[in-house]
Amino acid sequence: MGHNPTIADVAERAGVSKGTVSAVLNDKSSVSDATRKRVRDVIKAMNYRPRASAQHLLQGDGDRTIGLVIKEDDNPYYAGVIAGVRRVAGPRGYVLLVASSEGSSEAEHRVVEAMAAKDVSGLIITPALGEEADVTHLFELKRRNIPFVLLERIRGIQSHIVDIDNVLAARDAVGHLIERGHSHIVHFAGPPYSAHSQERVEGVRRGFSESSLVFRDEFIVPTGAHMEDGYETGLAYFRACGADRPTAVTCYNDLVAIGLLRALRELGLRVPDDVSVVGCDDLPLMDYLGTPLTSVRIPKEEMGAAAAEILIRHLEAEEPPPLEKVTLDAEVVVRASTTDLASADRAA
Amino acid sequence: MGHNPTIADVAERAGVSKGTVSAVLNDKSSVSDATRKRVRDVIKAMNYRPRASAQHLLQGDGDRTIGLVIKEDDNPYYAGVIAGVRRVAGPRGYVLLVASSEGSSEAEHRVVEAMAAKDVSGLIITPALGEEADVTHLFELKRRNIPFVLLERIRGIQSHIVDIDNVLAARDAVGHLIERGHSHIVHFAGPPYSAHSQERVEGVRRGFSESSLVFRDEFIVPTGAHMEDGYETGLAYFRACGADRPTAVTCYNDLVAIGLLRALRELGLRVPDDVSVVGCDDLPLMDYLGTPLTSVRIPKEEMGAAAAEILIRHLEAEEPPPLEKVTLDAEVVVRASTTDLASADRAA
DNA sequence: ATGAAAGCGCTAACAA
DNA sequence: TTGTTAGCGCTTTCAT
Repeated sequence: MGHNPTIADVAERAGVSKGTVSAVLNDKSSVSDATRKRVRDVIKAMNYRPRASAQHLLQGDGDRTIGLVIKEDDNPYYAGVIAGVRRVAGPRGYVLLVASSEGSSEAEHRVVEAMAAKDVSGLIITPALGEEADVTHLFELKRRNIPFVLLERIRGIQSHIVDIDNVLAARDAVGHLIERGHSHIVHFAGPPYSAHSQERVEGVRRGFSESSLVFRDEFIVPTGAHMEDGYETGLAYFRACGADRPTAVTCYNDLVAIGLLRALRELGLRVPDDVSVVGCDDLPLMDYLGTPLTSVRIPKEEMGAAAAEILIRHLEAEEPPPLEKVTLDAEVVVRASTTDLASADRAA
Repeated sequence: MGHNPTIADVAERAGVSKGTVSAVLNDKSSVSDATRKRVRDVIKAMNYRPRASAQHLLQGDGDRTIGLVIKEDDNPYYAGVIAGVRRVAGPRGYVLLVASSEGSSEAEHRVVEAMAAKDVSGLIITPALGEEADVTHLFELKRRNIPFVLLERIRGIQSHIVDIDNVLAARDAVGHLIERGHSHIVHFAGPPYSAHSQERVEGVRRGFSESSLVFRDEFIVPTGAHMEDGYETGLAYFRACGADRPTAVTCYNDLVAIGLLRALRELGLRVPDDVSVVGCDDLPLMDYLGTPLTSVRIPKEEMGAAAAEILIRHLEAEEPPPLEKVTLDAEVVVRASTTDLASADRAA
């Protein structure tokens, strides 16, 4: 048969009424053992499964759910954000559902639609930057009056936003290096699907322009967001650059930095003696590495928490509250992977 | 007012019929601009939001969703499992929704209920071991005929299962050490909410019993599943043990091992010279550490993929297929964190 | 362009 | 114990 069996199909086949089947389904005591068994058998035989969406339509209120859309399952960065969301959403009785777009705008579209179809109360989204800037699903959410908070600024869409100042973050990273006497600095840039990535590149530019150093396009090395990316790009780059080797690298994120660290190690270059490395995100892991990594601290938990606060406030408001824009600050956390070139010279 | 506004409320307030409101909602062209505007205004004013569950009840078929319940958001182990699930579920048109129980049986209950209420097609669950062995939600799933696959064996419940042989895994880890001449080995054990944890302890026992060494209860050191746990326990343990220091530690998982590594580093103990360390899971990260970590490879992706295969097969079968039990193998991956005691002696 | 009515799959209230 | 009826919030004919 074509479609899935309904309660009516079961009722008919079992020779009882829909009401009786429903009673069986809900374990009511008012059904005779004989009927119950018969109905159960039919249910099993037909592989019948009640549609939760039709059951009572109970969800209307009893069901608080927040959908969170991230971009990479394997980046501990999101674990931080998730923890923040959970910290505020949990106590308020919201269940958290997470889905990843893996950086694909199209996948994001599907995932958001699915969550909307599932009737989540609201969404928190880290939007992927599509070539085609496909944000139709976001407009769809607005049309359907499903509240959402964005975790990255995206043009052409009005919404709640919680973001950090990536330009400043990257500028500070570069600034930190320049202060310590570095003049040959390159940036291992993130993936194109990330607004953060682009903003951080801009921040690097800014860092240069605020110093006496002159920026050159080659300082930006396209890399990615994963350890592998940092590793492979690192290997290739430092093999190729020969004598004209940079004294420092700022990375799109910590994962890339970890990859780069490995590449440098394998190439026999020492960190920070030969090359200083600074990451971004400040993952908990950073303190655990052999040479703890200097990184720009992104307030991941705070971001998640703030987003959840705003979303829930919106959800529970009688009328739609005004749009909120929150920008959190990043800050360089100095560890062992960056050295002061001046004092190093002095020492030598 | 008490309950959420319905389409009828909107219709009434706007002085039109439900049908018209519905038309506006769905952007039909058959509505006059004037009416449309009026309806839209009322919708906004009432903060009305259509219930997706009632809209067409369309989900019935068009909506393929797999819910995955994990136990720790911040453990890259699950990233592997997720990748495996996604690899097979994605191409088949299933959207993946992930939720974490954070090791709490009660939270797992809530999360599973929520997913069931959302009408996910099926579930893959890493069950938390509750004190009270609360598996009522799993029975609930069976009653409602919602297929699921377990990623950890759990007693008292019949279901599809994909698991690994943890006893063997831990035994091999210990065996590896014993082969290399270690005789004082301890195990940093995992959290009580994990069956894997208990099985691995059992495996350690087994490793001893298969050698000439005699096992003692103190060899099992309760630790946890996170880096912090490994770090703190490591610090405390190695500070306390004085001269009677173990030459090797097997860890519940890689995260714990990473924490332990840090502790040893801070205590001035060298790995593997002073202490050999072996982890478990074989996270991608292991290759990136300063001293790459010997670990027991758990086939994470394969587990996820196998679970997804079984689940989807069940979902798409006309009648319920027989229960499947898959057990995958683990295998020690030797890296730099374990040394051969015999040859070390020789060298000395 | 709009309204009235039927129907989606289910539960609940009431008879029988 | 069971069947019948109404109704949940929405969409979709079909008149008008």
